[in-house]
Amino acid sequence: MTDRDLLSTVFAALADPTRRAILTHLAQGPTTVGQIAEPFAMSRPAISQHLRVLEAAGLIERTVTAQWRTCTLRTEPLDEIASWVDRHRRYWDERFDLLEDRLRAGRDAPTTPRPQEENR
Amino acid sequence: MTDRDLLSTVFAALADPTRRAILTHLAQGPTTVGQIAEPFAMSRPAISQHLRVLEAAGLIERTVTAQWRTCTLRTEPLDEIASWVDRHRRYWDERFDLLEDRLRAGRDAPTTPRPQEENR
DNA sequence: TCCTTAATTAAGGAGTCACTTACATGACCG
DNA sequence: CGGTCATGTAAGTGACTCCTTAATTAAGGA
Repeated sequence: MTDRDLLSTVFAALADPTRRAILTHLAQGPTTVGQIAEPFAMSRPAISQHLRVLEAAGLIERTVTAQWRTCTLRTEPLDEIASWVDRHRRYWDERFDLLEDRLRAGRDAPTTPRPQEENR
Repeated sequence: MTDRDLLSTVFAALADPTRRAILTHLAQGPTTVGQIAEPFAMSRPAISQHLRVLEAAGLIERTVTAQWRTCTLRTEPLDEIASWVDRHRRYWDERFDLLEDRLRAGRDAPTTPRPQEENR
């Protein structure tokens, strides 16, 4: 999918260990592409492409100073990720409380499938 | 990459809107594959494959009851995601405090690249 | 002006991903 | 036992990902 929603783009950007390592490095402060590339056994263009993915996801910002491109971490997308994840962890807890309530009320467990509601 | 680390696998699993929708649905309680598939304009095998990805990432668990496969949400991988994300949000805050300290101390901003340290 | 440094763009290849249709498995039900 | 329901497996396809090398842009210094 070339034209993805923001959340998918950010998750996909974070799904690569090289890109996560770049972000970890960047968390210590803005640096140039050369300094980012140094620890990796990978060509510069490869790093450039990773940076483009990170930029497209809004996870970094690039500013041009003479021939150097300074990359700076942006955390807003991480907030969105955290929000989605927390929301789903909470849903589960609520569900679990609900299940406990029902068990306490003596109804049968909702884990049993109700197949007749299918296929409509 | 066929043999990925856990974090990459989970992020990749979450990078698809269909799979996130499945998890959202599953947050309301365990259900069968048929019920999961119902809202999607997509073939059953496609859903099966998404479920396999989610299972490989540890985000769901499948139990067999007669001819029904009941899928249950597992939140442990979400905890790992949240941990990584929070760690990086915090790093940034610390970095920012550091930057402010330096600015207050009158040194020049560390945003300026130091290219001579490159290329060793 | 020429060379070096910093980085990007271009083009291509191997592998993976997200689907599809067709077929297989396996449980229940008349 | 045969049919149907719930799901999975197989095989194929187009698009995308991650990397490569080669060429390009663009700034600064001798």
